[in-house]
Amino acid sequence: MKAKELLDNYNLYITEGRVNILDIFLKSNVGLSEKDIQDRLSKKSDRATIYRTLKVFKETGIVHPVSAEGSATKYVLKKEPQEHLHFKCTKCRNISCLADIQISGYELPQGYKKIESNFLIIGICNECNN
Amino acid sequence: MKAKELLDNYNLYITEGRVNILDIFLKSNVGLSEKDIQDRLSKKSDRATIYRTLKVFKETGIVHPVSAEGSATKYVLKKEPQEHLHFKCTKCRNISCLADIQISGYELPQGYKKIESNFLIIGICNECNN
DNA sequence: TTTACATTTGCAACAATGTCGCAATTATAT
DNA sequence: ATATAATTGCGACATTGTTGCAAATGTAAA
Repeated sequence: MKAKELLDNYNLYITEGRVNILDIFLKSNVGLSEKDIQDRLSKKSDRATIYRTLKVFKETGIVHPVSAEGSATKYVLKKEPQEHLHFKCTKCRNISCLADIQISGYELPQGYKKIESNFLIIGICNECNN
Repeated sequence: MKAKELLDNYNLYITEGRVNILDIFLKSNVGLSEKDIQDRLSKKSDRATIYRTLKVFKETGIVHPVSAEGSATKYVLKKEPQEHLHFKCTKCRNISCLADIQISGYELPQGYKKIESNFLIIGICNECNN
């Protein structure tokens, strides 16, 4: 039910495709690209549709993009609005949210205005580290 | 002379193309993509060559990539090894280094190991802000 | 400075990703 | 149940990433 509610909250048409994709996000704890989603969809859908769904989700703020060097843009469900870290593992290549880690104490130079941020740490994640 | 010295220091073949590209980086204070470089090259060169040059520069550590949502990967000369911010302006679309701003005071969860980081702030830069 | 060898370049191709118009299909509000 | 608004699937094409290979160029050694 969660997915439908969410779509409704964001005033989006509730379609089978969107529900399925949102369900995948709700179950995943790593960032997903268009292809990642296609792979996890039991009922395949069109590339352009996934692309546009992701675009809509991004524009409404359901997810946010985490651009990662070396692969297609990944998206994660937007959690708290606070600034937090994303972690990309060089072994398993997953990108995840380190939502509990916050960044603080920096100030932009005169004249700069922040709209949003994207902090990415690249390294070995706890699961691959051993 | 700077460019040749640099290439030499990194033990790379000193070719006209590499010197020209490195010169462009040395003169630029914003991140550059393959296309950005092509545009600034007085003597055009092959896309694949620029691509591979960028790859070599990245591998040797002369530059580092700053992946930016919505455009091709941009590269900036690698400065100090310290962690610092990159700023992407939504108006002029330039990406630049805020080398004097450092990030500190965060700790990764147990088991995570950092290799490198990529901190990007998106907003309006000082030149577009008025 | 010429030769022999190592590397890089340009070209051609192709894969992956991003993007859009349009007609057919599906959701919503009435 | 219908009219209307929005989404989907398809086809196409643009951009970016990537590689093999032969020709051209850089380097080191003679």
